[in-house]
Amino acid sequence: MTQTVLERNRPPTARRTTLRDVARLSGVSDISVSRVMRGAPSVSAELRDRVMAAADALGYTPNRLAGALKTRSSNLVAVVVPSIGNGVFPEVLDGIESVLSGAGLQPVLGITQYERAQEVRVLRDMLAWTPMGVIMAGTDHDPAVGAMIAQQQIPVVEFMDIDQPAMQAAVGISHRGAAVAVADLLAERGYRRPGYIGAWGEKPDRSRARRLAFEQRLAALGIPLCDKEISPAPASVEEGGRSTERLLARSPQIDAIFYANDDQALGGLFHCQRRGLRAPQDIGIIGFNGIRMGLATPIVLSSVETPRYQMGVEAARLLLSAREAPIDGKLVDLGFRIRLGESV
Amino acid sequence: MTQTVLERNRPPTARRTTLRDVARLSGVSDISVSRVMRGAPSVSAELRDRVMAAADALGYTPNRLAGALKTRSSNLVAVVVPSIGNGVFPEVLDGIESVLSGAGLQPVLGITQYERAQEVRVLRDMLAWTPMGVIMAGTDHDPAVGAMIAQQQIPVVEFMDIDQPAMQAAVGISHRGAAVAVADLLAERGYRRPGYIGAWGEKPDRSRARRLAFEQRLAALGIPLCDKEISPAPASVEEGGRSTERLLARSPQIDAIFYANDDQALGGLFHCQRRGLRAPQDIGIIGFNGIRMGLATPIVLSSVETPRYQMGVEAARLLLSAREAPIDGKLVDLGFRIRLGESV
DNA sequence: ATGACCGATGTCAACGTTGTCATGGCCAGA
DNA sequence: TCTGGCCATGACAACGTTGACATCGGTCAT
Repeated sequence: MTQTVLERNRPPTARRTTLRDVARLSGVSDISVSRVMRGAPSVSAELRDRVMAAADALGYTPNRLAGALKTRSSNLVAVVVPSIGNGVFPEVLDGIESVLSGAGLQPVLGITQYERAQEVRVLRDMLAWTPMGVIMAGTDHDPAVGAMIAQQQIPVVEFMDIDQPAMQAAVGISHRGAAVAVADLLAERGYRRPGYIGAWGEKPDRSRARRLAFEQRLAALGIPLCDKEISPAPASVEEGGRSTERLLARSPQIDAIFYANDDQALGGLFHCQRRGLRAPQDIGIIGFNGIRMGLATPIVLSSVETPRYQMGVEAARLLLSAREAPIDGKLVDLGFRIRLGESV
Repeated sequence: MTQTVLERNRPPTARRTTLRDVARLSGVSDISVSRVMRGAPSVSAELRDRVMAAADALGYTPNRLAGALKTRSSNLVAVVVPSIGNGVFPEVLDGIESVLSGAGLQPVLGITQYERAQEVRVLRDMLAWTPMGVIMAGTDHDPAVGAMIAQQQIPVVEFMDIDQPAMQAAVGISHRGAAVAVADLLAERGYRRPGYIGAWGEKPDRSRARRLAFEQRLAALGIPLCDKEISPAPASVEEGGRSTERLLARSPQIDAIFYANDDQALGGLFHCQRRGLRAPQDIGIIGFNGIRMGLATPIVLSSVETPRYQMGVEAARLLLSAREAPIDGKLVDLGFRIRLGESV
């Protein structure tokens, strides 16, 4: 599909120094060099030193392409996320990376832009490198995704959401649970005309699931959702302000808003401040994710704190554990925490 | 006893379907399958269809390990950044990724935590995969970095800073130029007792260079820097607030602060608001990077807007262009823009 | 008609490494 | 002294793919 037609970067002129060069220089066999470089057992100290000296002299770097091809295993891990420019994923990635690099694994990055087709394409390209595993966001994928991964018989860990069934294992929180908690909180605080604001056209299925759970709980509590505003644009502070303006223009009676994320919520909070609407008295504002920025604002943003870094850490750990025992069916609920803040 | 200590991911039991399997099923030679899969020319439509059918039937995915080994070239690009959890790099990465994926290239991610030793380690691991090129942040590296890259004879693009000489090519802005512009602005606005706040222990050399240029320009303008506060911690809104508190406690006469980044600047702005200090009257606040959040705050944050996404895009493009012509000596100045905002 | 040429397809070896098995020396226990 | 076993090292082939070159019809300008 995304075949690169005859990519030739440069004429393969200069041959890189190989294991054989090191072997010749140090007067040992290829395999001995291989053993030394890998730190394999059964190598005498004398031979090791000799080989190391030669390797250093030549500036030798093993070619993992060849090694991985022969052993049929690599230290590559495919990491697939919807976006990276803003939002939660950089923090998750940070957690993933810290664990992987500690274990000598290399993350290869794929970005889907919340497009299922793109996800399939990206994953196909990555699987061609025979990664030892896959870590991907969300649990809602094209059927082809599962098929491709099954073909390779490698472990997959999905992160974000644990409400939906996972291919093998998942790490995250219950988005539905969080929505219920927020609905309860708003009701308890006396809000009776709640609204909702989302973004990205609700492409991440979990955000839709979360909103639906929110609506359902509100209905059950007898205070149905007044109105909602789902922007097709990516989530951002500015968009949050604009969405809030639109929502309140349409339904001025709204007395509280649950946002799909904190960027939008802060945009909403700032928008209200500019309009002279006081939170929490005139309007309650609660976001999702619990970004640190919200703790420092003059009015501390109420939000659902999600363990993003930790999610990355646990996802990577779970993947690593698959080397010892199968992970099928494992579900790690990291839990969320409602940050009461001052805006609700 | 006969167990090797070598960590093995999984017993290489199941052989993945290879090009040969496809060849057998479709009754053609290996090389023909190879040609079809790569979209190489000189293949009849009839043969192509037959092969594709077989490939689909078997769920065949080419093994790039083998391909790259044979051709001595890969579509991997090593991307090395200091951090990813917060700050500017996710946005740069986003730009890089968008261009690379459009060109069929795969980014492999390495994170250095602002540690030179870590940078060397990370890069070594990545080079073992024979990437077609390297994109890395900053121009200040361990000598080993240059040596390793020279060994492989692959292109490198450094991004962020164009004040320092690059290994081959660089994309970014002049941090010193930005510092001078800020000093001039503060002077022009009548601030006479400026302070400075930084983070990360000034590990990124460019931030130190920027501060030094700032101090130098101020001195030349006859309004020397009053005081500075460099936190060893990573930059964050909270840390920005704390640093501001410390700085002002120590030097209450300060009437303007230049921050090393917007997260800290926003923290400072919020801190001052809580303390009843009005910006820009009581204190001028100006950040660096121009994050969007600063545009939405009740008091629009003054800042130096840096083209982060664009920087990633241009860095990746420059790397791609190296396939056609050498990039040595190329320097792309993307320029900055002072956002006047309301806090200065 | 004819040789040059081109397109379609195939054969073979090699990319750089490592798994497997073989070899020879050495030592402990019988 | 002999034997079995372990250790250090080596020879060889194979991982899955593709570049180089060969082959075989057929086309075309002469």
